[in-house]
Amino acid sequence: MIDINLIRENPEYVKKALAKKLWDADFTELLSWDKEKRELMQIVESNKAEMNKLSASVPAAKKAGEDVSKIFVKVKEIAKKNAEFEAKLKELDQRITDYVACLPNIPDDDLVGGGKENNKVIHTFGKKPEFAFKAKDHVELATSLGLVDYDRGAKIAGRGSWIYTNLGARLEWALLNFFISEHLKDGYEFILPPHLLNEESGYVAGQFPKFREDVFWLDGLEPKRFLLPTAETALVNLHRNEILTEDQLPRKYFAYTPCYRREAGSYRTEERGMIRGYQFDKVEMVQYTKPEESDKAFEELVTKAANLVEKLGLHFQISKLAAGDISHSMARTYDIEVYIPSIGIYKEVSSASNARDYQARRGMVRYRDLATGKTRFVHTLNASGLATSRIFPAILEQYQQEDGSVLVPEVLQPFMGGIKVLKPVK
RNA sequence: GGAGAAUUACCCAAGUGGUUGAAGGGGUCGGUCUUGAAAACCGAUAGGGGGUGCAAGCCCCGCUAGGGUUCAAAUCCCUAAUUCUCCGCCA
Repeated sequence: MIDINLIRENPEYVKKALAKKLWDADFTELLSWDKEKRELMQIVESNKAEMNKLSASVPAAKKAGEDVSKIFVKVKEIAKKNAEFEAKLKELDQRITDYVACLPNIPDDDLVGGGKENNKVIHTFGKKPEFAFKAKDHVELATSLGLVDYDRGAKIAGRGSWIYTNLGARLEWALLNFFISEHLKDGYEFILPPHLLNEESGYVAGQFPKFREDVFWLDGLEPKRFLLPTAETALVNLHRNEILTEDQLPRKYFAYTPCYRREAGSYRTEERGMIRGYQFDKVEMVQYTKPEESDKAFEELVTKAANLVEKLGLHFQISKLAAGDISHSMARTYDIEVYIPSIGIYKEVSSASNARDYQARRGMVRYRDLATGKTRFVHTLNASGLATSRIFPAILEQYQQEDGSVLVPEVLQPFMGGIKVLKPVK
C-alpha cells in the first residue's frame, strides 16, 4: 500500500513513478475524496467532542439535583445531525481505502520503465554448455531416466501435473535439502507454514484484491481459504499486526512449500514438461528489516540465490527487471535465470524483490525504534531460494552425457546417498 | 459435528453502565545496599491509529473484530474470529 500522505504531498511524483510500471494513475478524484474526508472528520469529531462533554456533565448535574433531561435532548439533537455526516465519512473512507489498496508499489528510482523488453542482464555466470552430440530435452531425459512420470501424473490428477518417481523424487528432495542446509548455514530460521491461508494474508502480501482469481480457492471452509501461490504469502504475514523491537531485526526466514497456481494452463510449446504446472516446489526466503537496511538485505538475497545456482554448477544469468515487469507489490526485482539448452532461453528460478514498506503498511508490521521510541514500518523482502521446477530440467539438460545419462551435481550427491550418475532405465 | 467457557496494556490479572487509558502483580529501566551478583528496599515506566496546529497543545477512535442499545459502554445485546474444556467422529 502506498502512503496516502505521499500521494497528497507529491501526486506528480507518484504518477510518474507508476507510469514506469505502465500504470496510468489519475489522482484528482482521490485527492478530492481525501480533502472532503478530512473536512468531514473535523465536523464529525467536534460534534463528538461536544456530545462527550455533555454526557460527562450528567453525574455532577444529577448530584446537584438539576434537571438532566435537557442534556439528553441536546445530545440527541447533535447525534441526529452527526449521523448523516458519519455515514458519508465512512463511505468516503472505504472508497479511498479501496482505491489506494489497488495501486501497485512505487518502483525504485533507478529502474527503467516499460515491460519485459527493457529488462537488463547484469551478470552472467558460466558458459553455455555445448554438446558434441544431439542433446535431448528435459522431458525426454526425465522420461528415459525414469525420473518423472507425466502420463500417470495426468491420469491421477489431470492436465498440468506430474509425478516425481524413484530417483526423480530423490533428486527433487536432494535439491530441497541442499537449499535448506545452505539457508540454515546462513542463520535463516526454517518455517513450515500452513498451505491454506485466509483472505487477509493474501491482501497483506499484495496479491489481493487485484489477483484473487489467480489462486485456488477452497470450498467447504468458512471463512474461505486459498492455497498459497508462494510461501512468501505466509512468511510476510508472520508478524502481521505486530510491533517488533529494533533488536529483533533483521528477521530472516525461509520456508519450503509446494506453490499452487492457476496460471499453468497457458502452455506455450516451448514450455512443455515441468516448466509450468499447477503445483511446484519452492524454498522461499523472506527478510524483515529496518528501512535503511533493506538495500543491503536485497543484495544478500540476490547473492544467496545466485550462489545456490552457482554451486549447482549451472549456467545462468541475473536480470534487473524493468519497472513494468516487476510484480504489483514490489519496488525492485532481480531475476535469476537458468539456461535451458533445449529451448535456448533463460528461465526464472528465483525472483528477489524488495517490497519496501508496501506489504508492512498493509499488514501493520512495525518495529519500535529504540532511539526515538517511535514505531516505524519494516521493509519486507523475499527471494526464492530456489524453485525446483526449472532447476530440475536445467540440471538434466546441462548435465546430460552422450550415452543418455545425467551426472548428479556434486553438491547434491551427499543428499542422494552418494549417487553420481542417473542412468537410463532399460 | 454438538455443548460450555474465555479473549483487558510486554505478561498475568482486577474491573458489570458515569472524570476508567483502565486497580494489583510480574517484567523492564534507574537507584540504594554489596568486592560482584542475588535478595531486599526506593523510584520511574502504560500502548496504538487518526485529525488539527510552526510548536506546546487540543480533539476523535481505541479493553479480540464488526454492529446495536443508552445522554453515557471494558461493562448490556447481536454477529464473527480465535483459544480452551467436555462429548462425538476420524486420519
